[in-house]
Amino acid sequence: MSRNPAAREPLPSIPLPAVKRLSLYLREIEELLDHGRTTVSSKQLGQALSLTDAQVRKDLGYFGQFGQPGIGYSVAQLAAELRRLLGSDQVSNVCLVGVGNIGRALLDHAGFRRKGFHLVGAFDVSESIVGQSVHGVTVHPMADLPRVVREQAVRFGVIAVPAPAAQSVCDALVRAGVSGILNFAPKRLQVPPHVSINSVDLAVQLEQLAFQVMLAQRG
Amino acid sequence: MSRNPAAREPLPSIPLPAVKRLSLYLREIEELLDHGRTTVSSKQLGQALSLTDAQVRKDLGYFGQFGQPGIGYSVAQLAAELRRLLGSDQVSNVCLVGVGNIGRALLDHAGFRRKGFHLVGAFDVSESIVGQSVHGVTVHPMADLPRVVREQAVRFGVIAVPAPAAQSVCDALVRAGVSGILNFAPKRLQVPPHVSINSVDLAVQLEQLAFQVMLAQRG
DNA sequence: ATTTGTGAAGTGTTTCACAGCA
DNA sequence: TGCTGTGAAACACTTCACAAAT
Repeated sequence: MSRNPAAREPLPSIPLPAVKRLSLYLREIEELLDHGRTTVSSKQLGQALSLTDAQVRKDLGYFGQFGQPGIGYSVAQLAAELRRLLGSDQVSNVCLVGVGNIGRALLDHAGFRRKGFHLVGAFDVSESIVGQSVHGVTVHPMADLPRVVREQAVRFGVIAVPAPAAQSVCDALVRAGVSGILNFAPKRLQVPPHVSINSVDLAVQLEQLAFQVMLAQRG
Repeated sequence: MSRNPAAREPLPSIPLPAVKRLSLYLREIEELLDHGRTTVSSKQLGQALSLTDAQVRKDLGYFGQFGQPGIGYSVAQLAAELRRLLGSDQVSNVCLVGVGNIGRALLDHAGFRRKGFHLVGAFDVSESIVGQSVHGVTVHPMADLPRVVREQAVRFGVIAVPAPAAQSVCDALVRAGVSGILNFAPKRLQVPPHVSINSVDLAVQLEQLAFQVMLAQRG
């Protein structure tokens, strides 16, 4: 039924920007859900996210037909569909490498748990911190990484170490068998094709903001 | 001279993705500079950033003609040009609102200072932390925001408060007169057109990574 | 009347391919 | 030869606009 080319989900290659917006739709939908809203139109969703209504319909259309003409989208149904698509309806185990300032903040970040990520272990090279429990998570020596990843079925690794150490930590996570890496070190990392990576450079974010301001004022 | 359409910089509207890559070019170039490299080709730069050589040349071409045929780009010259373009050759003052886990990490983040950002003040609603000095930065009550922004010529505000408080903090920063806002709260913020904004949702980053992994494994 | 879902059109970005220079 | 700078072509993404559904 319908003109889906295959039984399983997203064969017709979906624009990457659309994929990235999916999380933002879910974030907005969950807020509507908390506020007791039952339906929402593409126009309203678009306004909340600074997108056009057509964009919202196209994006959601890549993943299924969730709306009702004349009515809009059911908030509850859309929340469920997006959670299923994004996998946040099931818990994934995550480990952290680097228990410095950023690492510590991430260990206590409520948003991770809310989205189905469970931080099951932290790692650091500093002997003075190994063995401690930070925000309820035990800090292991780096040598334990393979064992913990195996025993706890860790799917994702978060890198929060200084730039010079980042690539070797990345390699260690890949060898240990994680499927994805979230990198906060200010360094481009090389990973094999079967591992996905997402990098966030905090200072670059500020720099890009400053440049946007400059363009807005001069340009 | 040359075919620049005007005396001042970037009139011919530059693709936003190109603008965002500029910081990444600078990060890479600075590493080459540290390693003593004197020249680099578009191909080499591209490989380091997972871009094509043509992309690198196009991007840099939007801002000037920095290369030499047959040779490549002078690392030192390109570093200087990029720093000038991005404004990291001059210091900008920044303030932080929200001294929780993430806020604390940002106050001690070396990357900001290195890129010419100077954190001159922090703000929080919690009376127990106001008046303290965290990583060398004084924590003020929210009421002092307008005065500090004015007296210290603060250009950028960083938001690291819980989502429900984010919009009102954002409004306060705009009223105080900042030009740009970097938002870490998991919430879409509305700003007037003369203010630029850049948002980073840490949990969304992990969620997007998880989705990429899923697409790579199924799709 | 309102709103979805979606081909077609329009816009934006990347890649190609090559002239020109070192 | 090796490499840049850049129009032209290719590709990707967004917006338009309207038939179909309620």
